[in-house]
Amino acid sequence: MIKLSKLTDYAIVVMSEMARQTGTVHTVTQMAERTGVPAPTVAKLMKSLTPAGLMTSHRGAAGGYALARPAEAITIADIVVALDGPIALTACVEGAGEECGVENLCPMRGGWEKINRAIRSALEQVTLADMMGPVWTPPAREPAKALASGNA
Amino acid sequence: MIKLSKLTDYAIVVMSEMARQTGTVHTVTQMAERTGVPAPTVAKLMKSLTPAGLMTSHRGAAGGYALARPAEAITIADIVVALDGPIALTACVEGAGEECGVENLCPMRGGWEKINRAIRSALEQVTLADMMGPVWTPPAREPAKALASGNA
DNA sequence: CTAATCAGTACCGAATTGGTCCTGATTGAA
DNA sequence: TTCAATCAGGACCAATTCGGTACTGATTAG
Repeated sequence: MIKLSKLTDYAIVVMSEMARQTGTVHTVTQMAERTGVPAPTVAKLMKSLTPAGLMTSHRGAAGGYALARPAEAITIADIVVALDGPIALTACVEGAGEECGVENLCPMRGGWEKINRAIRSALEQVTLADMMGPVWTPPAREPAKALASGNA
Repeated sequence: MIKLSKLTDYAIVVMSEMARQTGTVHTVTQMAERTGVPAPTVAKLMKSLTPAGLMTSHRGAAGGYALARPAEAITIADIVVALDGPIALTACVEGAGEECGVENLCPMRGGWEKINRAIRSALEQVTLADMMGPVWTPPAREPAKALASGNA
């Protein structure tokens, strides 16, 4: 299976949980408790998502994180780019030109571009809001994995 | 970057090279020489692609492998499924139900299904023929990587 | 001034992946 | 019939990547 990294999966879970909760500022500890994702891992995610413009942060005693935009305005593509880098199945992609010195000559470029464009388009059409659903309680064991994949 | 495994990348390279060559039967050694992919690795690929119906094989002194269908009739989706398993970004996918016991309740299912379908569709619309191009000579160093990604 | 929380960086163990090796089976040619 | 060439199956290993953690510094409200 071609797959997203677990960390990206976690980010979507955490961010959709933030979108669902009332209140706007959430600490790493709160997010960890609600989603079952380990706190150090949530902290790590926030350190990538914040500079990418998807989260805003506030230091200090009343500090925490908030979604930078409403859930409807954050696409899965945004999240994937922030954590996994450019959306593509191979290094043959715009913006990754430094890895490909003969892009004009590569016989496969056309095929891969078609695929990469379709994937990007699909990820851009789904937002965090689409990933939210009824309130859901994470299982007690292997929670992060279970939650990320929707497992029982 | 969400990416295909290197082995899947190699398989596409090797198979498109086979499609380009005259003659229909190619040994592992020949394919390794033409593409720069190590022979044991090519052999490994063939052991997955053949049972999947993408290659036919013939043992014995005049043995080797051949594409099971013309290049136009082999999609990138076929190859990815044979090597990487079902096409999906997460375990939330039809056919992987054993990993998800609450698929009817999973709040994210709808979003992921849309994405997974789009990726499958994109991969099904590109064939091995689309990945072939002018005759191209692989570089001498790090050949498999260079070739697979079209790097100089 | 203190406690709570984010920010940056480095490190480590586990898992996965790429790659190899060995042996057995098959087949055509000598 | 024998032999060389090649595929088939399975196991194993090293390297790399990823998930996860830990520590220290900076910031902020009370």
